[in-house]
Amino acid sequence: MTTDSPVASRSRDAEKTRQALLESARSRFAHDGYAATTVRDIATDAGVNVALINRYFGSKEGLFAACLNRTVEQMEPPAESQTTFDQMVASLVARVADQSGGVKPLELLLLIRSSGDEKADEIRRATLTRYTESMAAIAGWKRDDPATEALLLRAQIAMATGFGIVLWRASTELGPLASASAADLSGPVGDVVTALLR
Amino acid sequence: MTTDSPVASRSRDAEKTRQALLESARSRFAHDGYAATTVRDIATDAGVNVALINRYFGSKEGLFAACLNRTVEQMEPPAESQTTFDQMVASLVARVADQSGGVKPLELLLLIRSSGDEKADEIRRATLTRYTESMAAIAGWKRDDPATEALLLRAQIAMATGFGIVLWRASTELGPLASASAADLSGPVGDVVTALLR
DNA sequence: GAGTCGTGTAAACAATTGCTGACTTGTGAA
DNA sequence: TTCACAAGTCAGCAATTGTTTACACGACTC
Repeated sequence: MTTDSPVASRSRDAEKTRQALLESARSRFAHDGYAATTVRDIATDAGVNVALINRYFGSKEGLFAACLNRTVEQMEPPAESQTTFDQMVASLVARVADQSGGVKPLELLLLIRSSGDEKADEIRRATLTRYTESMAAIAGWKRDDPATEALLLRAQIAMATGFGIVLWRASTELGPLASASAADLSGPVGDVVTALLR
Repeated sequence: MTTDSPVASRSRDAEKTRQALLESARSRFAHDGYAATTVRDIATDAGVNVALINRYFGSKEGLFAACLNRTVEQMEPPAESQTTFDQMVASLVARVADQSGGVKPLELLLLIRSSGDEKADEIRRATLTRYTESMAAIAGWKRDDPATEALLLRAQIAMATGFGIVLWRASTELGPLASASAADLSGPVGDVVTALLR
């Protein structure tokens, strides 16, 4: 039907179904949590058979790990040396308010809600550490410098604010926060990060 | 054995096992989430038989609702007319940092993480609305007054920060936030709430 | 002490879970 | 066209889930 791509839409395309599964899984895992999500739900969303999850990802945990990896890769923190404070604030707002291009805000929840799998938890911890240390560094934090120690705590609280907002928007429809646009959020969130780190 | 109370510790005390179940359930639900918690886990924690959950609470959902109710009752917001701004900030910090006496911080997560049950979700929404409106009112918010509209959004963000911090502390051991004391938190959180609402 | 009712236990139920094996079907090369 | 292998389907498994039923215990009244 569609003759757009050199490798046009085939009815059987392993890579395409792999991506479809990843997409459905990330959405389900982020929104409902790991335990509440069933592999049959994911397969149905993706429009494919359940057995393919085990074929392509080994297990439900393997699929979750793949989801987490994709999110982690897109969470590259702003480079400490060439990022201004205002850019960092804008970047955080963008991630929370669905204007970041890559990661959807919901996926951030993969980083903060435990799945029970220890290996995945380690990946999450490393990502959170890397990101918050970058934020703190932009604000002046130096590793092992007691004088700037408090900045790391404050960067983590800024991050926690982001998670809290995303969680609020994902699990309640309570306005105005649930329906706030990026423009609505940018002022208040900017105030928070500024109060914490400047 | 113990002869402390007029109604001393009986080996069979319905009210006591009810409370034990409630305690175990609140802890499990808050920490692991609704779906990841099994009734057998709860019963084992409480040291009683699984069947008693259904006898005393009807179902797993009924037990969850009972947990939620106990938390909701203890979430009475600060009275708008006789609470200063600083008292409100201190109250929020206390809830997050386990110095509130009543509700343990973890239990706050019952208010923000959906259980899938629509009736429980409605209770959660009502509680969140009541609490954030009280906070906003202390800061000057008036219902249906467009000039103060933004304060409600900002109160919700302040609340979200609290949830984010609790979630961070519950699902990672990442310091310094995970191991911060109430004294450590009070400064930064105070800054956040002030930046949002003053 | 006998009877009774509230409390607790044990075993099993049906449904759902993640997962597996044997199978069909489509696709592209020979 | 034929054929081989990847891609997808199907039915069923073992384990776990929430729940129920039938039974045993223990304390209290008479």
